[in-house]
Amino acid sequence: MGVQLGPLILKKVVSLRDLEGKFLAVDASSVLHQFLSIVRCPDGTPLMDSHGNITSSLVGLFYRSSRLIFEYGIPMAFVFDGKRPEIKFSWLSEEERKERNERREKTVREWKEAKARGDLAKAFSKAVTTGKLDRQIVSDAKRLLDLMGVPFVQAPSEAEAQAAHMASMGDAWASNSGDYDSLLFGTPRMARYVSVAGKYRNVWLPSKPEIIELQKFLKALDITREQLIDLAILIGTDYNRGIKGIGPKKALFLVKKFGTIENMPAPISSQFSGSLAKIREAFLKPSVTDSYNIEQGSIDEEGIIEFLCGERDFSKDKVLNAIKRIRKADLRGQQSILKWSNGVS
DNA sequence: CGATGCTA
DNA sequence: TAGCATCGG
Repeated sequence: MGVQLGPLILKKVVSLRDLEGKFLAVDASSVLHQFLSIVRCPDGTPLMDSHGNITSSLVGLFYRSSRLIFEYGIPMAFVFDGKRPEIKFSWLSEEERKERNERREKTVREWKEAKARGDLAKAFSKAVTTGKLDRQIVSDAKRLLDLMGVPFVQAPSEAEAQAAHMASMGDAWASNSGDYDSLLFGTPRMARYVSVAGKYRNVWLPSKPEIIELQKFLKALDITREQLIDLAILIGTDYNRGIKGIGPKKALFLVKKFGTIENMPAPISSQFSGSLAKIREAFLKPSVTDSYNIEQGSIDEEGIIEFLCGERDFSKDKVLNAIKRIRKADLRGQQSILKWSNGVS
């Protein structure tokens, strides 16, 4: 989900080459979800091994992270979600939860129906929203990262909060997620669209990563981080229901005019009935840890082949090819990682 | 999404 | 070999 700050965002479009040596703390679920939705057969079926384990996310993770880390020299650590904060989606009514479940089941039915009558385009478009990250997908991803020597961090709670913390501590140059929530968690800098290629108007072009700097963004809007959080609360976040009829533009106007939600006219300020402190705290003081290791380890080539080809039915030719590319680029990658750890970036 | 194959 | 099509698991 995530907060809808799109129309207000101040971003800088860069190229992958500009990210060389810049350590990224990556929100793993954001990345895995993306692969799970898009890497599918034309009829919308996800890629699977012969035992029915979903491999869409593994395919994406393997080819993308190996290229970004070793060929583009962008060091990264993947951050995994821990315990869901109690407040997250706690504001949804039973009825709304039921509606959400029913809508999801309906989409699955529509996918199956479209598939059955051979309407591939419809089937694919329905399928993309049905993916769910289960235990198996997450543990497979962690296992692959381990084999690639790519560090991962287990967040105590929200991965985005942990990634933001790592960037605040200076251990990462930026956090990387698709959601703007990272800004609410106080990441000083975030990157979006860090991929090898992207589709624009049906054609594939080299990806255009976007960088958002929190301080510049706040300065452009002329508000504080606390006000940005109030602005988000008005629009709606994972931690609270937004106010009907208030979008990014109106929310910005209100925050600038009244400063805080408490100072806004009663029809607005009364909507939150004493829950404001908790919502704000969830963004301002999220549960994070300082014990993490973000050293790039060594690559277990045999292990990768045994896992991907032996257990998950990947083609050996393709995996060997990727490993060959990694080997060729490894020196450059190691230099970039060294460059980061020496503080040159 | 990213890799590879096919075509001109 | 660039540009488009389609596999992949």
